[in-house]
Amino acid sequence: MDVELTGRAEDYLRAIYEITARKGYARIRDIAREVGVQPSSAVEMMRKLSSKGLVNYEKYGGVTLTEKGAEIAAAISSRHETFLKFLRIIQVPEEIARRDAHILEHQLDPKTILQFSRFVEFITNAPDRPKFISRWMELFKSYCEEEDRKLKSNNFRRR
Amino acid sequence: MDVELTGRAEDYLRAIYEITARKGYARIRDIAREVGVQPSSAVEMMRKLSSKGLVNYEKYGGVTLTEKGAEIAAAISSRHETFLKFLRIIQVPEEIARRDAHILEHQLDPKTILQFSRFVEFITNAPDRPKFISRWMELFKSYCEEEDRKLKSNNFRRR
DNA sequence: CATAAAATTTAAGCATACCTAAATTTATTA
DNA sequence: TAATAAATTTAGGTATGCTTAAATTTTATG
Repeated sequence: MDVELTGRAEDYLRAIYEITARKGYARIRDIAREVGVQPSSAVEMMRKLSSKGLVNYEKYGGVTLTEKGAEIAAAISSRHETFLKFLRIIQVPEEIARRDAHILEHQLDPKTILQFSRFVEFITNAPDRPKFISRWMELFKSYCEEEDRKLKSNNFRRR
Repeated sequence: MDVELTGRAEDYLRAIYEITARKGYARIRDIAREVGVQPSSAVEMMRKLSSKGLVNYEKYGGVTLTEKGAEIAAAISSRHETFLKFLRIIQVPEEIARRDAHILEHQLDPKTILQFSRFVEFITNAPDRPKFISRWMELFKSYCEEEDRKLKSNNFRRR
């Protein structure tokens, strides 16, 4: 019942998932743009995903996810969200966070992913001690700002 | 001056770095075992790394790092340590943490890596407020234990 | 010191995933 | 609707990195 997917296949699945959410179906061109490859590469991958029963693909027709494909893509997408939130919490600049969330979402052990999401959960919904946790965030943030100031003055001195 | 390295090449470099630290040089066999591939694959990679001036490699001879190779490997290794510490902090079981630290250490943006290491630094050396932070760790830990209990009783109910 | 065992290397091949260029199909518009 | 433009697909290649099996070299031992 479980499907083996390479990290790259997951990227394509999530891309299709997101495009589909916006406009109901995905064209080869959209997918290629979203994943950052040439259309011919997207076609190749569609054949693979189709043979695994994850997408509905017919030559020259729009691409949609099968039920199984959508299920998997949703899981990948939620993982992606977790990592994005996490990177924001540790103060990674938005643009970089968006890029790196992609990288984090592959290959990690389910237990590791679980712990990442607990961390996010703990920090954002701080079970009992909301004040305590938000105080923690404040402290961490100013610690980072302090470090950034040090970095900048070092750079200045070096020039 | 900068060298382009695939994630896999980094794995090999760090392996050589660690083996070398233990016994002064690395044999093809050691490297293959550490990286988890067949010896012939290690030979192939040694030729690549050698052509980039990162390792000293002669047929049938032990492998050592060049100065440049050692410099890069040290950076990779320290990144690895950061991620390992981080995974421990978020309560990932040791064995899994060791495996996943490998995965984390590649491809991430330097700024992201910096923020990971600041997080670790902040948690372990808590600049001003040692008590505050260690209290945070305690809270997070018991939050995870609580969640684990919930998981287990759910599993139990399902059987 | 010859030979057997162990280590290493070479050779041939496979899978993934990418690309460019050319061919084909579909869509648009004059 | 015929011609052109745009999108898609196919064909042929490339690079990485892995494998097994056979050949070679080095090391260890009777």
